[in-house]
Amino acid sequence: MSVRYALLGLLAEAPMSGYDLTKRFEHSLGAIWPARHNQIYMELKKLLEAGLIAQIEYGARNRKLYAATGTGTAELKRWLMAELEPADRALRFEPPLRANFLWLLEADEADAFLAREEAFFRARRDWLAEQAQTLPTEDADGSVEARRRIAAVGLSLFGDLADWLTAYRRALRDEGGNGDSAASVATNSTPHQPDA
Amino acid sequence: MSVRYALLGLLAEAPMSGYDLTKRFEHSLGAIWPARHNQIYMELKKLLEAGLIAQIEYGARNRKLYAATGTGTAELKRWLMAELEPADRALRFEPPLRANFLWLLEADEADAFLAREEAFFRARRDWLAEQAQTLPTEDADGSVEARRRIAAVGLSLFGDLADWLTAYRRALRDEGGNGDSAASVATNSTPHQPDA
DNA sequence: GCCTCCATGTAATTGGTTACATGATTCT
DNA sequence: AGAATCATGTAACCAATTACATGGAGGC
Repeated sequence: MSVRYALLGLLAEAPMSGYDLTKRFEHSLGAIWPARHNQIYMELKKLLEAGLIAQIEYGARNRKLYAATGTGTAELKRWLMAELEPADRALRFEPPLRANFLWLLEADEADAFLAREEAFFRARRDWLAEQAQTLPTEDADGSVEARRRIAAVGLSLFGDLADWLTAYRRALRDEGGNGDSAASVATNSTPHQPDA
Repeated sequence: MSVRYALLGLLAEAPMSGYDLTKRFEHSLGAIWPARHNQIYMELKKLLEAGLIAQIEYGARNRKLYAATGTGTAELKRWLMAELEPADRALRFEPPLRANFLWLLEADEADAFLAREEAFFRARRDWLAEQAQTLPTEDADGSVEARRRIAAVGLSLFGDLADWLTAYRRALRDEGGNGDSAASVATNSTPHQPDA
């Protein structure tokens, strides 16, 4: 469902092809809501059938340009305002779920696992920061600004995750000697500084 | 998939019923990976058939107590260490996805939307903090500690989301008068302080 | 001629949600 | 006696992933 409306939103902003949309997901949106090319093409088909978007051009290499119709834009607005309480917003974060079961592993295995996860999310955060810096400064329609905001939230979420993993790791290390050390890592002890 | 392993992990910790597992999701795990009772019962059936868990008791009111088998625990370990690169960890965050299309709405509508979302996530964060405080101080098997860690990461992720929404809201307000204000909200200007 | 990137799709399967359905026990 | 909570499930549907599949255009 969300992918459907995400596509509609992007097409309300500017006409694009399935390929362009796929790239948009890869470079910014995907950080908070991933989608692959095949799902995108399938949803485009449905949106087209429902009259929420229209194909406005057929270019070289089979390229098909789509844009949101009036009905489509109206439907998107309706969705934004009326559909679902905030309580029902989809949220999924697998890394902490996995980390939750590390007590099953040997200390060194658990540490290696956490180190790997942490490095990845830290790198991902930096990648997003980079992406944001390479965005154009011109912003005719506000779409660049939107991407910047996605980058901003991605930055803080990935940063937090990485920090949490660091804290988890330290806690496991400190725990090593004694059997009980509950409550020692209830909070994130090295918060990342939001960039100044 | 993740739900399957989450259940296996909880049952490796201590024997529980489907009902107990459902409660665990409602009170802590659900913050990062939601699951409803029917999905839980379905996955339990599959785990049972696969020999990864076993029913160890049949109590009053049809209560069925399950525990992870040796094979189950081994499989969980394998999953933790071998399955999937960190890059493939499932991550989904719907709120920023919605916020991304606010430019379609009137200024007051957009503000109302953001205010509603922000209030919800702030409340959710506080609720998690409360939950964490009511956890027992005794922790025989480490499961309380695990719940505390989930609360910790939930706290920072929900806090960040709420802060991001605040920043978004302020940016839209500041923008009101002039047409362009790109780059003004690239970063989160009011980071929540991780509790001391 | 070969590789890479552009560009689009289908089919089968799994994961997850919504709606429906029911019975036992405890509390008031 | 009625309500709340405990407790477990099925069926239908929708969302998402994985695997499979193809062709055009431009650069080397």
